[in-house]
Amino acid sequence: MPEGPEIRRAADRVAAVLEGRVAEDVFFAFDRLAHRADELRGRTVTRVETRGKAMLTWFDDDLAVYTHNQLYGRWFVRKRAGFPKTGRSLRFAVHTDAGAALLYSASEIEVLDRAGLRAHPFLAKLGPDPLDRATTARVIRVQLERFRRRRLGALYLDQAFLAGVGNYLRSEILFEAGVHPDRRPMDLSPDERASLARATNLIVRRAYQTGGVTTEAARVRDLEAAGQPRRAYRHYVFGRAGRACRRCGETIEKTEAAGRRLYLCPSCQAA
DNA sequence: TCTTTATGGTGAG
DNA sequence: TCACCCTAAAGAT
Repeated sequence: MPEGPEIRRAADRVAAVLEGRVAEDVFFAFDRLAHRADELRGRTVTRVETRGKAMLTWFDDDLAVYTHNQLYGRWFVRKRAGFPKTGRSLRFAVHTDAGAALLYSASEIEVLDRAGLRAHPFLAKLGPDPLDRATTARVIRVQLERFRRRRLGALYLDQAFLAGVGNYLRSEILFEAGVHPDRRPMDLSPDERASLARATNLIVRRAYQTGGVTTEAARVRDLEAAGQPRRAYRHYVFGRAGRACRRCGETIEKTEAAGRRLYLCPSCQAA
């Protein structure tokens, strides 16, 4: 289940078996892409790139396979021949002498050249990705200014604002910054906006490093060492309705914003 | 076996 | 905001 950090980690694993190697075999499950497999076979995979929740697997730097996992897509990476034991349906596969990258269940798969990439409606609208080094806190403050009238709860799901942030990161970022989802950038003080921008980078980058854990890193190490299950420390508020806030002890609430569930601490994130 | 939910996204109104 | 699409797994019956 993928937001930007999970996709980037999957891309790292895919890159380990594909990047810099010849695609000995390419497979697409969809008839409309069958002829493309022949076109890509024998090419070298030059790069595995992510843009928010989208992944681009580049062949000879001029053709890219665009994949979006939506809610269900899942990458399996194998160092040797063989397929994973799963009831899922294989949709896209690339084999090299280093192994195989296999994408299951995803339905959004396209082969694009550079012009097609520029014209792609989803990619074209993406805002900066907090996983990019270039996306500094200042860049995020500029985005907050650009979307100053939008409520934060809805804004943080909009990929035109920031690419790669999804539903669990939204709750975690707003909690980390101590802001209520009904507020708007224009309502925040300069300090609050700066804090929100920093929290955004912190939470997204931490989720990438930890594989989806958003709580404070030092605490995570302690809990892991103590043999705690991951769910016991994974998030501050997401999925924790009715439980105690890790910062103040108040009861975490579940609400809805932009049609999706959102969790918050009513004390740490005052309206 | 049916229904609901899900870390996602689109298009109509 | 809503209906809808995509697919898999969990929950209800």
